[in-house]
Amino acid sequence: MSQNAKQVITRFAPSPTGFLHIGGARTALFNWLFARHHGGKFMLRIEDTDRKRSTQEAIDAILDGMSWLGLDWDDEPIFQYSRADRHREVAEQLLEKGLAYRCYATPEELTEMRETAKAEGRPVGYDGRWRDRDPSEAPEGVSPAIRLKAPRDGATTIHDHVQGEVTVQNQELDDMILLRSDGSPTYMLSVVVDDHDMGITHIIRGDDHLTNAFRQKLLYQAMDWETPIFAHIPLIYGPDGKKLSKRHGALGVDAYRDMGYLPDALRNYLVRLGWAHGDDEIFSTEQATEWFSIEGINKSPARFDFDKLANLNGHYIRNADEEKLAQLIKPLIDKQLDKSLDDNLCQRLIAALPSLKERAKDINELASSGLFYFRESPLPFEEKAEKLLTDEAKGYLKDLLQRLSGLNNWVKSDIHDQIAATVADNDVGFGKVAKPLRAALTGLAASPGNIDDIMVILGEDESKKRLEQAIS
RNA sequence: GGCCCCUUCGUCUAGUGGCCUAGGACGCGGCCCUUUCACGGCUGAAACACGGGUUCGAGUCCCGUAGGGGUCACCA
Repeated sequence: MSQNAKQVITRFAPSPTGFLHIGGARTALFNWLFARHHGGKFMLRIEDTDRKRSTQEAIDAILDGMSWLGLDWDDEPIFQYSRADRHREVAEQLLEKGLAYRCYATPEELTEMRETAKAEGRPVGYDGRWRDRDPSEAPEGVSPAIRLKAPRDGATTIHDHVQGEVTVQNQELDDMILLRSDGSPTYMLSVVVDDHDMGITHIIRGDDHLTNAFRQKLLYQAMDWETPIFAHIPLIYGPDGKKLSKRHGALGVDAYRDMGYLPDALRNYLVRLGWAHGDDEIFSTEQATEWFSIEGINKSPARFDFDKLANLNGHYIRNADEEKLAQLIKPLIDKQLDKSLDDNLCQRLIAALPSLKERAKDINELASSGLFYFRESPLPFEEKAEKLLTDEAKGYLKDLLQRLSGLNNWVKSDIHDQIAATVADNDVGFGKVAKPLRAALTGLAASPGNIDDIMVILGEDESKKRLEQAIS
């Protein structure tokens, strides 16, 4: 456990400017796992201070995405914008303590400053021109921004639990803005104040925030607040090693749901991306919670691999409960067939699922693969299947149909015996009968399931009906 | 460009100075199972970026080089 007895509190702090993308989902997952591992709290903070880009739809999408992944948060979500007054209050305190100052530099001045600094190869930050000026020099009618008076020499080091000890010279850090000239707090200020007020003990976030951490640490120090533990995790890259693009999977988790991935599979995949527990590949959320540690997170970035996700998904589908799967795919089947499966067909679906789920890599595939069970005859035939129904084959099927009508019980063993008898009496290989039989029953040359199982699932009437139609 | 970070099979990774003839998983090849398609089992090819050190001994420690990434806003 940790050094002190303090309860672990983590947070996930998305900006509601879009869906919950896959990288954010992993960050949330790590925070969630860490909190649950320590029996602590996992909080949600919506960083909606960018009023123009924040939308209610995005908030809903993020909440939905997290719920779908099974990431439950403690307490009510905190909306950052609603805390602006408190942020301003902290800025004022800093001003009073002499640790912040008013800056009257104009935007034009600042860009010019950056350009010359860049041209001269110096750090491009703010040069501190209002840092020590007397307030009486303030120009008329210009409302100032408030900047932190950051230390100019020395160095700041972060003891990051993923990145290790990282040090940066303070001269690389400029006096960041706390309050804009319109009085609105900046992200840098809001984050620190909120994390402190929420009692966050561990900040686990993408390593694109690493450089922010130095500035934020300066703020914690200025306020004399305890700095939380940082853990900056590497971002996920695309299969080409470049930043994850939409084409490569930088999609919302809802897109993964629509692609037919199970939340368990995605969760399992996401944890293993950049984190490992020995050779374990497939594990439950309970195990992940038990095993998870920040120290186990790799420093190097990981690429997103759809093949591995698909493999994992196949595993979770095979192990999923049939009732649950049926619920997921019924709407998909209804849509594709443009009808609603009745009770009878729903029963058929449940019966078919054990063999269907052995083969599918995703939910959409699962639904499509079983479509033939529910189509109205006459079945649409694919070309390969059509070709299997030669006159010779039809003869075997006619023979089989006759034998089948003598059956008292429509059970697998008896059906199998009749197929075997047909094969034997006609003195042909098994495939000579089985292949056209499959084609007749499914309209396909290849389909999931043993042929006798398919007949049992289809039922006596439907099986015979399809056979008769194929023969004629 | 400045600063910071990263670098083990194609990909995700195990590995914390001798257990490494570098292990597992996905993907790929072969074989087996088989009533198609899958599942499954067995098996094969496949990596310590490069160059210097340190050490009796380096994938593991240090330095450099190369490549990759992040970040440098009155955005978050």
